[in-house]
Amino acid sequence: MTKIEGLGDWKRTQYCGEVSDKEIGNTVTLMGWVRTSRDHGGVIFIDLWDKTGIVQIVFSPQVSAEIHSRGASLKSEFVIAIKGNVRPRPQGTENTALPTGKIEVVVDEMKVLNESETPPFELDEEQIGEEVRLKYRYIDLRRERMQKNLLLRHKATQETRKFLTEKGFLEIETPFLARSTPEGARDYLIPSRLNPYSFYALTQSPQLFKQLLMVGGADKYFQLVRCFRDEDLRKDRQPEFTQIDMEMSFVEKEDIMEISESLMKRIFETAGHKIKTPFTKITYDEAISRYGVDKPDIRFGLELKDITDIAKQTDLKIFHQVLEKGGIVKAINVSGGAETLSIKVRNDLIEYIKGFGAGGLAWIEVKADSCHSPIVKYFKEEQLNRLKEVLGTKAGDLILIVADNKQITNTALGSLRMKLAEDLGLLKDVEPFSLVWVIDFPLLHYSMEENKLEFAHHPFTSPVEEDLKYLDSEPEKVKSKAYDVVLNGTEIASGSIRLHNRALQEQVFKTVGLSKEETEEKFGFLLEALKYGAPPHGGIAFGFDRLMAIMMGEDSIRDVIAFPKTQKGICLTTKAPSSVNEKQLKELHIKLDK
RNA sequence: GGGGUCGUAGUUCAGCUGGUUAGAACGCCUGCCUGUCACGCAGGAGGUCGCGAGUUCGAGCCUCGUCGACCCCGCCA
Repeated sequence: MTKIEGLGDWKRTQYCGEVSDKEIGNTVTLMGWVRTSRDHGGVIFIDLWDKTGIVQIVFSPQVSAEIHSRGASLKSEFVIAIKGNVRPRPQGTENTALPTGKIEVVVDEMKVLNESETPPFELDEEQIGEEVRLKYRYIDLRRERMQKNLLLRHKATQETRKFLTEKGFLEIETPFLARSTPEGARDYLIPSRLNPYSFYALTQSPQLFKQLLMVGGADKYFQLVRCFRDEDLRKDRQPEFTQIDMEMSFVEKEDIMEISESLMKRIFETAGHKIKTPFTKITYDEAISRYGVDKPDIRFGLELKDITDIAKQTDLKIFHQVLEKGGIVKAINVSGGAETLSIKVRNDLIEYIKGFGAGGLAWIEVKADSCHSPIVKYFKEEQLNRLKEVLGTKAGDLILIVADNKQITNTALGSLRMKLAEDLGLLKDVEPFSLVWVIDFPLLHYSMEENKLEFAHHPFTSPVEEDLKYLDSEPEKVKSKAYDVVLNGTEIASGSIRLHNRALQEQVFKTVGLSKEETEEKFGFLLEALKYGAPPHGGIAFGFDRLMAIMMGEDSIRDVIAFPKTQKGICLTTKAPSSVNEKQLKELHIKLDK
């Protein structure tokens, strides 16, 4: 049995990764974890690890037989403290791969502070299944990748606080336990013990509170804040996630954009990355038209082209069926695709596209002086020529065509575009980080399922003044003062100039069919606040986890969160959520329906 | 709510057309080794093939169900 000892009067003199040749000759006290040991029978080398790195410590029989044999008994991830002498490594045994590779520490005394079971996975192994990693997250966190991610995340949060403070922002906390509001995502509900049959909702975002702070004269607010949404999860969506939330008074959207760009610049600098500012701006309409999505990755081509006019003139029945229902036909041109995309791959793409509700995907191979495709016989020479012209094809290209209603066509082809970029390696030689503003969003959009108008952004977004005249007649034509930041095809921020005029806010509510009574019941407190000197204001919120993940080259936000949840919302480390006992339920007046 | 991929030793994986005793690497254990840093050498232990049914003379492999992880659609103002 290993004897476990207390620290006693031992004090750490420096971190493992900080021992350098400046300390040669000094006695140091180090503490950390046993990473790997190399036992040569005589001399024993151990890599001692802490968050700063690794230093080689040496157990030599020349010091004493006792310390040598105690060194031999150490196992992986034991926690130890050592006192020893720093000396240069013998000539020829330096390790240039290690920052501390010029020196080593000869152990004179050691305390074993704690033992460890053999870890369930190797800490220097890259490819470990996520399930095991999350179950033993505290061990996973000792690995270099997670250490790096957490450190960078820390630096980014600190830089954010520093930067916004310099700019005159106040960090103000807002409640998590809040009122459930009808719009938006599903709420996480918290029963109130003191108020039987009533529930709080965990905030989906501090949206309303930050607006109230503006009415309260805060002028410039920010918060690194947790948000909660009870929706299905993805690799970039966790039930609780972090936003950099900001709001400013007496500003227009250009002011928000400018401060956002500066903030992004500073954050990327913490990771040693330079980004281009100002960001490229693209309107919502243009994004949909050229990329099919409102979060375009503009680092590569493969742009969507509307070929509805050409399709109209062909004899292809499917096209005409789609057109009669008011649909559209769009296409992309895959350079060299006739060769690189086999028939089998094309069939896979068809399956992929069907996942978005599209009926199918047609293809046309472009040859030097002809076109090859099952549907080419329905095209006249002139139509094929126009098609080639619109898409800018050359011999060996492959045209991919989707015909469906506007939304499905754009979404399907836009997603296909991203998939092809990935599959064909189009993202290899592009700039690593491309930030884009998407602007001029519509204020409202029509929901087919709900059969009514809905808010495209959120209910407090200000319409563009010039479009107010359409609010009653053609509400879908009204543009809003909303803006998104898109990073490499992922939405990382969203914001808007808000409505601060009560009458206009009420008019907007009316447009989506909310009655005065309903709005009073649901948002009465905000409408009330707008009565009392609400300044013009606007803001933005950055999805901090997404930003961090992309900046660190991680595929999932789970890898930039210390304790993330699985796709079913389970914490594998703590086994939350769990059942609770009868007493707890009774206090909350809850009966389970099981 | 729906579609898909995966689940075999502690870990990462292989396991052919259903056929003898389920393999490899790393890790782990024992021994040897005084300059390694992916130390080396010799030996060894380690398996509910996620779980449950079914088909079959026989199932890691086929079928159905179920559980879990992941990816996607819907959803996420």
